[in-house]
Amino acid sequence: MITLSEENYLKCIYRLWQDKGQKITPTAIAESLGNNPASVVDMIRKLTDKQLINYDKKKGVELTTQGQKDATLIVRRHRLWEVFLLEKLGYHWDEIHDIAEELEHIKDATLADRLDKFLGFPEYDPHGDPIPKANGKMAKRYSTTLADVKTGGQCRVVAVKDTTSQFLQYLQKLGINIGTKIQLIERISFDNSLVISIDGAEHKTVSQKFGESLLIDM
Amino acid sequence: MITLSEENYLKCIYRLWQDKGQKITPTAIAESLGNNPASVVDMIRKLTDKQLINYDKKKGVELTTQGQKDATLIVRRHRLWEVFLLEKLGYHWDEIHDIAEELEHIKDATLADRLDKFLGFPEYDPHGDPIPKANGKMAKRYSTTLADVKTGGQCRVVAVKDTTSQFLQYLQKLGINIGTKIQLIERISFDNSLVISIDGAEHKTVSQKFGESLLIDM
DNA sequence: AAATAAAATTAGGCAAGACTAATTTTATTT
DNA sequence: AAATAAAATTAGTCTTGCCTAATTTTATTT
Ligand SMILES: [Mn+2]
Ligand SMILES: [Mn+2]
Ligand SMILES: [Mn+2]
Ligand SMILES: [Mn+2]
Repeated sequence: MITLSEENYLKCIYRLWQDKGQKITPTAIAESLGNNPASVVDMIRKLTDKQLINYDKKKGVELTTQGQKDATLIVRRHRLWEVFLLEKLGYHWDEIHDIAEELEHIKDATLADRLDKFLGFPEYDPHGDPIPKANGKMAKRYSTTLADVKTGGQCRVVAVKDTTSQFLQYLQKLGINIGTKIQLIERISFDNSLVISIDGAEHKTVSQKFGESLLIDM
Repeated sequence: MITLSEENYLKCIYRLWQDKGQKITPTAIAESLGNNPASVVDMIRKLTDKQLINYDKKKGVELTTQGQKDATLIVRRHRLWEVFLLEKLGYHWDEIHDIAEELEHIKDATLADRLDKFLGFPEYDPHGDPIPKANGKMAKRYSTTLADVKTGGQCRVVAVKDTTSQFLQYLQKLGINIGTKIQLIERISFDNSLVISIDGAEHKTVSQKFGESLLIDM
């Protein structure tokens, strides 16, 4: 049996792996979860014993085939619950992440599949992240951010990389949603701030960090 | 903050209180949860410190006003989730209890109320137990069992007192659901077995324990 | 009332999952 | 290459929630 904490670590490792494709270190995991590196080292031992990860000083942490499967299923449950909370219960997109963070740990052989069917087999969650299918496959993940757009370029928001309520509420305030069209008017060379036009409206300036948190399709 | 274990104890105490109205002892709690009495004594201390229960050698365990409120909310969540699992996800009534046992611990200020609304404010859960309203009030709880019916009497199943899948699957096999009409043909004085007719069909014999597990309305 | 049985409690222990502080290893500068 | 900084690891501690075994208290028989 895999515990709640183990599941959270697994999901975290999975995300780091997808996000960066880089070496996954204890420090990176600790930072991402807000835990102490010493605790991470403990958990690395546990997950290694359970054959869900491999750890090598040189290569860092890697998911085993089983670890990948388990992680994918947790992500599937998380994103399906997010769709449920938004579409069926009427939550806003900045409220659902934390609740899904708990719901994702409910274990039942058929729950995810039933929920998937009930929701009409959605491809993406409310933040634009692809929902893994029962077989582990999933739709395209976008990786280009608003910060990658060249000056003058036009793009469409397809996902958010940051799901904190601070960021999502800021987007709300700016009138940005999945699907919103944005034009990059100017890049301020001093600090890479971005001057943008949202749905053709008047110009607004946002930070580089902001730009790197919005995934777009050109 | 109240932990998952504390919530389970609280709900257990609440059920014992409703079921019997009798003195609630550490042994009774231990039995009901399948835990050791020593563990129960530990938890009694914790819940007392948090002012959710009072414990007196003479009177046994009693819920404080806050304890009652908390317990009622947990029960509310449990029963609402059961309705969801059955009606929206298509589970059978013998599969939902264990999943709801986990879902009931998801904490969010508005979740229960949103779920309630989404489900159309159901009065009873799939086992015939009344669902506490947001204000703590709830519909009538039935207390007469099939074992209380007098010979020759006709009654209607309104709830099950036992929600184990063994019992529920047995009911399924016998064709008994909430709403099913049962006539008590004969009571075997040797062991209080009951000869019954289900929806007017041929006679079947069931045990006293069975009779005491079915709540009915005359 | 004594003897016995049952229930409650205490004492001590264990595993999970976190922490801090100290140490060791590895990487980066100078 | 040595010095320094950063990262990883170890050692030891804490809380929660459970356990077993021993003891004490309470209830039931004889
Ligand atoms: Mn989680
Ligand atoms: Mn999401
Ligand atoms: Mn529970
Ligand atoms: Mn129920």
